[in-house]
Amino acid sequence: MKSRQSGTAITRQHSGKYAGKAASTRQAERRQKLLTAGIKLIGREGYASTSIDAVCSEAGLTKRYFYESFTNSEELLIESYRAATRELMNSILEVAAPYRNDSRKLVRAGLHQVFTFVQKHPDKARLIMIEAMSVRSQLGRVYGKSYGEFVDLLVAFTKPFLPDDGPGDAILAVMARGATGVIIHLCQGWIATDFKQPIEELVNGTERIFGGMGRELGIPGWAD
Amino acid sequence: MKSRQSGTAITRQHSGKYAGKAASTRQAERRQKLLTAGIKLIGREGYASTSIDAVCSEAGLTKRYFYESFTNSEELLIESYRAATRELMNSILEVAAPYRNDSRKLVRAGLHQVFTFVQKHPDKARLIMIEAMSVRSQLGRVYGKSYGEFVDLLVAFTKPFLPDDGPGDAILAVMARGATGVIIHLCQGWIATDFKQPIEELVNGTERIFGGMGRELGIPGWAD
DNA sequence: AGTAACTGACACTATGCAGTGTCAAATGTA
DNA sequence: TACATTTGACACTGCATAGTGTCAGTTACT
Repeated sequence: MKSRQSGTAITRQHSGKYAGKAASTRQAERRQKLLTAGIKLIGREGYASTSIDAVCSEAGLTKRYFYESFTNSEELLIESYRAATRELMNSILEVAAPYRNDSRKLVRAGLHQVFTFVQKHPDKARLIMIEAMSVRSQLGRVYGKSYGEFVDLLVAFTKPFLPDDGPGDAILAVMARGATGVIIHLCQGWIATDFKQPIEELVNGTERIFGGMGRELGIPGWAD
Repeated sequence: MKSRQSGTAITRQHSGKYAGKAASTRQAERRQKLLTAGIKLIGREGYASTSIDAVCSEAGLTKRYFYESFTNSEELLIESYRAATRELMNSILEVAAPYRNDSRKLVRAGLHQVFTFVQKHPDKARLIMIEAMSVRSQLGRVYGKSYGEFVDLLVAFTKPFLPDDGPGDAILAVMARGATGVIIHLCQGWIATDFKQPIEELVNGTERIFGGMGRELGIPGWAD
């Protein structure tokens, strides 16, 4: 009935700009706001008790814009997880960079940074280390994949230092995963007890565990 | 209006027995059924997606009896967790008993039993190692308490074997928690990948990590 | 000024679930 | 047989939330 197009060609009367910004820019800004809100709320209250309405409210937007960027709350969870993980990883790489050729210092700097990050960004840490593990669904695969790659990297990095009679790849991978477990588990406990324990104790304890693994594997510089 | 008590004293016409069993017995049986169903469903589908109706259906009972034994679903979760944990602990103690005076064999037997249990009872394992960690709420305190006691025990058990120049209690506690993290984390990954990895590889890898810790601490029998 | 795209507030529908209530049939006791 | 208790099936209410729709007001372009 209501023909919006007259006989002539469609006359463009609006370029898409708004508030001085292109449509795509505004869209990206909204997405980022939602992501930030998602990380904060999911990390603070948990995924299960974070509603889409709450995220929108926190972001200062309405549901309409949520569904513009995500199809459902699970997708927000996955993207929030990705963003937080990337941030943690980058911060580790940054502090570790100066110690490329001193593996002991490298490990210590890396460990210290993990705990520092967790203390500084508890919401992100909870999201990475707690919520991600629990939620079934799509995230399980995302998590498993990025995690597997990380372990492979760790093994590849360690392997050149091993003596010939070292353990096989399978055992090595188990040890790498175990090492990751140490860190994640300690962070979980630390978060749960409101960071009461001094960070140095955590770093020292973890370092000794890693030191033991280095010894056990006969890595030069770690043996006695 | 409707006076059920006549002028005389209330006449007892029913003892409470039913199906040949006392009321308390039947009640306990129902509770057990619900607990079993809860462990199965929470472990399989996750706490968030397990409804009370589903638990009742699985148990072959109706909601009425759910609220007879538990005030809400969280209480079922806590009790399910308690029951599953107790079972795991007992099974470990059982297989470890013969090796009281050979700590290396004891550790190996214990580790082997943990992984065996996980493989044999994936639902219980998921409940203990995944759901319990993720669910906020009351369970957090229950978990934290029983867990803290376990770590204290581990430290107390290890301490007599340490040389005088060993680390302080705080560091030791961190290491004990880290060791627990190794196991839990490896189990989580194993469950998530459907037990593809051979159990022996897991045991061997974990054993080497523990071996490294023993060395690092200078425990006799673990050093080289 | 007039038109089109954009924005925000909010109404609306549908769904799933917790927790409570009702009732008739089954089981036991006197 | 008469009556009390126990049981199971299910109806009912209330609430939170996902996802969609409406509409008036705002901003930009011609």
